[in-house]
Amino acid sequence: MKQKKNVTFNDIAKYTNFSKTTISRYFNNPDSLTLENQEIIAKALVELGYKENKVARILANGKTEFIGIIIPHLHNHYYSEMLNQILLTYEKFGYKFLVFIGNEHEETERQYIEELLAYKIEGLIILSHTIPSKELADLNIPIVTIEREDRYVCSVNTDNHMGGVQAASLLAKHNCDILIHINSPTSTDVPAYGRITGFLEICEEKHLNHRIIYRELGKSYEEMQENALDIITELDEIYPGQKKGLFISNDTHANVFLNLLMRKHGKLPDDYLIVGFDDSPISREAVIPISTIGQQIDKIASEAVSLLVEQMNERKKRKPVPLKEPIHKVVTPILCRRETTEK
Amino acid sequence: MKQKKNVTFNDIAKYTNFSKTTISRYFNNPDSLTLENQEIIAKALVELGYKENKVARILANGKTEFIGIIIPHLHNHYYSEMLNQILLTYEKFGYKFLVFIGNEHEETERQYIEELLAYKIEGLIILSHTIPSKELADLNIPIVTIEREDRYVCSVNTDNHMGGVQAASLLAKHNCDILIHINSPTSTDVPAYGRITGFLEICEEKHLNHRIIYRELGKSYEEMQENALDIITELDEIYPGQKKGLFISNDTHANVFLNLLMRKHGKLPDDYLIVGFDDSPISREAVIPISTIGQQIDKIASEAVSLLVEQMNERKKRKPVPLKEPIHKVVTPILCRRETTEK
DNA sequence: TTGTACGCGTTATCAC
DNA sequence: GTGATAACGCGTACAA
Repeated sequence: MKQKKNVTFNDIAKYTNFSKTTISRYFNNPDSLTLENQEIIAKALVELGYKENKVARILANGKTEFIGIIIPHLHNHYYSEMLNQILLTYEKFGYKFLVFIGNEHEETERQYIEELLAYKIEGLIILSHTIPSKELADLNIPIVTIEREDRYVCSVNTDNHMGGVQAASLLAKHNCDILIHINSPTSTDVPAYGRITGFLEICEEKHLNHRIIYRELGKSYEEMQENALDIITELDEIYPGQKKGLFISNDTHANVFLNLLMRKHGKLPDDYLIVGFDDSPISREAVIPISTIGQQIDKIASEAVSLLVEQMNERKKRKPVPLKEPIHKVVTPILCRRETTEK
Repeated sequence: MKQKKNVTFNDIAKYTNFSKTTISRYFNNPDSLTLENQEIIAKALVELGYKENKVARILANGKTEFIGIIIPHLHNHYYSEMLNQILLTYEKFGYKFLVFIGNEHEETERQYIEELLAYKIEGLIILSHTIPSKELADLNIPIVTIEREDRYVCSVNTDNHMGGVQAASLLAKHNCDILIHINSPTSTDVPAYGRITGFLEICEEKHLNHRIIYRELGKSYEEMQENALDIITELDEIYPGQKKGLFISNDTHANVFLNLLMRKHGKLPDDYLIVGFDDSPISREAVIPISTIGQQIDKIASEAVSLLVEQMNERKKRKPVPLKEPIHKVVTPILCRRETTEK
C-alpha cells in the first residue's frame, strides 16, 4: 500500500539522538527547544524526507480540523458561490471541508451526517432543508445553518424581510400602479418567508395596491417559461396600461419574465418594472440588466464559519459553556438598481 | 473536548465478553461470526450507543478513502457543476472529498497539496492550471486532471477538436459567408486549444472564408461588453451585409455578443449566427437560446473518478503495476442547435 | 530543556 | 470461529 515506509518521529528521533517527544515538540512548541536543536531537527527532516501525518495526530489529540458541509446541490449560483466562499475561509481558520451533495434527500443526508461524524468532524454547516433543526441540535456538535429553518440551531441568514422592504420601496418610488410579488408557496419557518412579510409591510404601510402570486414556476427552463407566460398574459389582461411593479423571488425567474417581455415587445415595455433577488450573474448578464436585491454571500459564508469556529473553540476549553440559546445572525441585503427599474 | 467518552471496541468487547478482534470482525467480515453472535454484538452496539471512528481505522489500515480536489474557483457553471458531479460519485465509490479553492495561485496550491498529503489522501483531482503536470506526476500518488495541461498525468478532457469541428460544420451548413472564431489567446498544450484546430480543420477542408480573433475579453462583465462591442463594430464595418458565423469560446461571452446585437437591432440580425461552448445555463436562459457545443460534465466527472479509482485500487494490490504511460480519456461534446443558428 | 511511558481506537498477524 | 498482541504515528502527563 505504501511503497516505501513513511518516515516517522521515531526515525527522526533515532537519527538525531533525540526522543520522539522532542521531535513532537519541535512541531507543536518549537520555542521550548534551543535554536541549535531546532536546526538539527530541521535538517534531519529534509534529509530523511519527512512528511507529516495528520491522521495520527488526530487520533492522538482528537482535533480533526474537519468541518462537514451538507449542501443540496451546486446547480445555481447561490449555492455554488456560497460553497466557494465557505471553502475560502480555509485561509483564515485552517479548517478543512468535507463536502456532501444532499439533493434534498432526507435519508441520504442522514447517512452523510453519520459518515461525517465517523470522521470526527468538529462542526457542521447545513444548507439543505430536509432535516429538522431539532434533530440537528440533538447531534450535539457545533452546527450552523444557512438560509433554512433554524429554530434550534445557530444560523446565518440574509435579512429577507429587509430585502422585501427594499424591493417594494423601490417599486413604490417609481409610482407603480400595482406591486406584484411572484413567489413559490413558502413555508413561514424558512428565512425566505421574510421577503413576503417585508413586501407586505411596505405595501400596507403606504397603502399600495398590491398582490402576491404564489406559483411554483417549475424546475426546467421550459416549464418556467410556460408558467411565466401564463402569468404575464393574466397580468396584461387584468391590469392593461397600468404600471406593474414585479418583485420576483429570484433572478433566474426574473430573467424568464424579462425575456418573455423582450421577445414580445422587442424591448421592456414601459408598464413593467422588474426586481429580482440574489444579484446572481444572470441579473447582470440579462439583455437588460435586472434590478435585484443582492445577497452578500461572502459575508454570510464568513459569518457562518466564524460562528462555527467560536462554538468549536468553546468546546476545546476545559470547562465548555454550551450556548443557552442558538445564535441567529443576519446579513443585510444590498439593493442593486439596474435598468429594469431605472429606464 | 469530548463530553462523554466514546464507546470503543474495548467497551463492546467487555460488555459482550468477546475480544476486540471479534468486534472488529463483526464490521469487516461478519460472515466469520455465527449468526447468534452477530446479533449479540448488534444488540450491544445500540445499547451502548456505539459510533464508529474512521480516524482510528485509517491509522490502522492506511485507507483514508479521501480524494483531494484542487479547483480554481466555483464562479462559473463549468467548475461548479463539475465539482457537483464529482461529489456525487460518493454514492458509487464511497470516496470522500477534501476540496480546496486554488484561485490559480501556484504557491498556495502547492501548500494545499501538502496539506492533502498530510491527510493521506489516496488520490488527487486537479482542475487548476498552475502546477505543471511533471511536478504533479512526481507527487507519486494517483492523479487525474481535467481540462488542463496533462502530458505526464492521467486526464479526462472534452474532445475539444471535435467541438471545433461541430461548431464550424454547423455554421458552414448555414452557408455563412465568413466563419469567425473568437477566443482568448490559448496555449497549445491545454486541451481547449483543440477548439481552434477543429475549427480550422473544417474551414480549410471546405475552403471556407474564415478568421480567428484572439482577444482577451476581460474579467468583469462591463469589460466584456466593451470589448465585444469593439469587435462587433469592426465586423459590421469589414463584412457589411455578409452572413457572419460566430463561434465564440464560451456561452457567457456568446451571450454578451447576443445581447449587444439584440439591444442594437431589437432582434438578432439575419446576418449573424452564433455558436457558443459549454451548454451552460446562460445559453438556455439567454433572450434567444444560444446554439452551443455542450460539454458532458457528468460524464467527464464520472470518468475522472473512475480513472482515479482504478489507480488507487491498483496501489492496494500486493504487487502494484504502475502505469507505463498516463491514460488520457476524451469525452465527446454534444452539439445543441438552438435559435441563434436555426432561426 | 529533554525523556519515559502510555493512550488514542482500530486493524493485522498469528495462534488456538 | 475466536482471541492475544503488536502495530499504526503522534500527543501528553509526569518525571528528571
